[in-house]
Amino acid sequence: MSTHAYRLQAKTAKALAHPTRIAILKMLRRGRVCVCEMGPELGASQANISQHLAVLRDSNLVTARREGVRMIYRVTDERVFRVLDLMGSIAHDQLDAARQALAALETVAA
Amino acid sequence: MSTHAYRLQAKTAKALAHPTRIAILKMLRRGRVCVCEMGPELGASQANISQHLAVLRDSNLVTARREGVRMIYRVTDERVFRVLDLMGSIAHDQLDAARQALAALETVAA
DNA sequence: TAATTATATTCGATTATTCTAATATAGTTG
DNA sequence: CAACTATATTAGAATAATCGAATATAATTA
Repeated sequence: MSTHAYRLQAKTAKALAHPTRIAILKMLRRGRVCVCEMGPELGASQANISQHLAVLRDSNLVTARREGVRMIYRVTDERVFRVLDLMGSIAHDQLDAARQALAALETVAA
Repeated sequence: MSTHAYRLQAKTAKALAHPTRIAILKMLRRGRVCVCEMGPELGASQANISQHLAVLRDSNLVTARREGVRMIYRVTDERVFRVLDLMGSIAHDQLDAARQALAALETVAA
């Protein structure tokens, strides 16, 4: 209905619209994760990871808590994982369909 | 897992990351929809709607079929609606929580 | 085939994202 | 408090997304 609701939904989608942020969320499936664990696994610079975390925070998809020197992140709402799973299977099936279409064409061409 | 899979997921998310495209998808819940119906409802220019439809096509979220002069669009995979619903309720609950937090603060301040 | 209708594409300006490098902050330890 | 560790923020350049205006294409009708 309201344009306003769409803007909010779009903001959520935008927060999910980067491979690094998806990788971060995937790490957060395990539960609470320290930023210090992310660097090695994500293969991005410290600053860059921090920036992506800021985007996720700004969209309220994650929250941070300080523990001593460390920052611990977790997702705000576990349903974000369902969103990711759905997007993953949609994308997967798209690839599958494309591959089959290609194979069919190749068979005809041969 | 693979960076590649994340890119594909991110592309899907990016396609959802605009209020007009969300509004288009919402129209497509009804089933097949002609572009000619979209203009009035979306309040965007013809060219702009066409551009947004191109983004949705490019991400394989919708497919188009010509019927005479008209173009009829439909979603490729109905699961996209579940993604939208989830994002909608996540966003909704975020608002709700924020409102309650504000109300609590105002009570204390009064 | 010319005119008309419906939609798509291209161009260029504007704005938003993303990244790297440098710097700042906050807690901890000697 | 000085040095250190972990993280965040800022600045600026590069890239990408968005939009309006103009133009192109494809089907239809006169």
